[in-house]
Amino acid sequence: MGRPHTPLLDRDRIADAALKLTDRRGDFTILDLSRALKVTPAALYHHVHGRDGIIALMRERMARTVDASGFGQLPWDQALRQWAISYRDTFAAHPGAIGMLAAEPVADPAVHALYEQAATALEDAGFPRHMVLAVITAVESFVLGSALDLAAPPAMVTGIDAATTPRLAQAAAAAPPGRARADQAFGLGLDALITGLHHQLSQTGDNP
Amino acid sequence: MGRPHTPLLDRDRIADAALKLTDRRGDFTILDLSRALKVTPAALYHHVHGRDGIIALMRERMARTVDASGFGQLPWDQALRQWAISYRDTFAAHPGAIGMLAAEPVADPAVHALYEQAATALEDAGFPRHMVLAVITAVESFVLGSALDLAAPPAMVTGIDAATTPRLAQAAAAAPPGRARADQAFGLGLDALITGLHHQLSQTGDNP
DNA sequence: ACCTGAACACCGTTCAAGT
DNA sequence: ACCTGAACACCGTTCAAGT
Repeated sequence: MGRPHTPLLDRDRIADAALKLTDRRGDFTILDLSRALKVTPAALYHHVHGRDGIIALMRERMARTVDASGFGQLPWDQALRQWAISYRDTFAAHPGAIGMLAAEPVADPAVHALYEQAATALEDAGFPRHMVLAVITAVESFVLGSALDLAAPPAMVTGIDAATTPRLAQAAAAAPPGRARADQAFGLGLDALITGLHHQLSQTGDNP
Repeated sequence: MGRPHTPLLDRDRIADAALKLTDRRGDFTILDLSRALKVTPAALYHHVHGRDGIIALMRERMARTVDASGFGQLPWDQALRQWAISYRDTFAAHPGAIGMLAAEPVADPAVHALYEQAATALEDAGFPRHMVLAVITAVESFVLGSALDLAAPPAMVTGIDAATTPRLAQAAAAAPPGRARADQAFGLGLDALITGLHHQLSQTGDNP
């Protein structure tokens, strides 16, 4: 009882346990979390700003695993591609958590630093200044949407009735199975998006 | 007390009120909803499968406002574009509800019918059968991600420190303000995506 | 069939007390 | 500073009773 000689909790342990719980059930409860950490629910509130604070912590933790090292080192399109793939991979590693984490953006200094690098790379590549944010946003939107698709495939691919929707049924039969379906859609979309961005860049006319 | 002569509730009224509440607060409570409908919380359960059932109802209702009439009438790229824009507009009309609704797909016969038309149009346009689902999914993912961007703009655009991230600050200053920022990103991304899909179609070599 | 009133299990959060 | 035990307000859901 009372304060322990060595602290039982810290923010990292809390975020870890919450992520693990959410991976399994798609959600987490303060009570379950406290049980997993062998602690009273009230103990958590000495380290974290409530349940929302824990979710924010999970987001920050995941954001830090995204590889954005390509910006400034690789050509803009390769860097953008690498970032998008790593971004989605991060979500793919925690499918159960996607629904809870994807809906809101991360607020983290490290994320701002990443955007700085990305903005610099895109402007240096010749994208006009007023388009830079839009390019980054478009790619990020596609990544987030693809993460949702990974977590909860659309009605399109489940419960198809071959009698009423034969062409859809054929298309579904021809598509790769399981996880490969989402991977194919992401790869195809990312290719298209970057090809299209290339095209737009070549039309602005002020690239070096 | 007891059963009223004329029913006080129906599924449409419930979905409407829930959508209105969620628009305002980003969420809704069974108690608040029952108050808005001037009914006891328990009354709702005679019409709807709990809170999740109400959310599903909201999704179906919104899905029905999406205009997919272009498939089979317009060229595939124009139809796809019209669908994507209408899809996003539907979310844009209920910004507060996006976070709650976008995370999971709609399960509705009408949605299957739409996919049937889209799959038919894309295959007829020359897309190989195994790619059809991926094309639709890629566009849908982009729309869903763009809806999230509409509801909760990324850290990129809020709380930028010009001292530590000057290029990002410049890019943000050059971007359109408010809602126009999200619109620009969506438009740019949709253009790029469709340009890229055109490119991929021309490379498959079996288009008519 | 459709509503009310009362009850239930569960949830996140607060706070005094203890070391 | 960091944890426990107890308490609190709130939530979704169930169900017998009433017409």
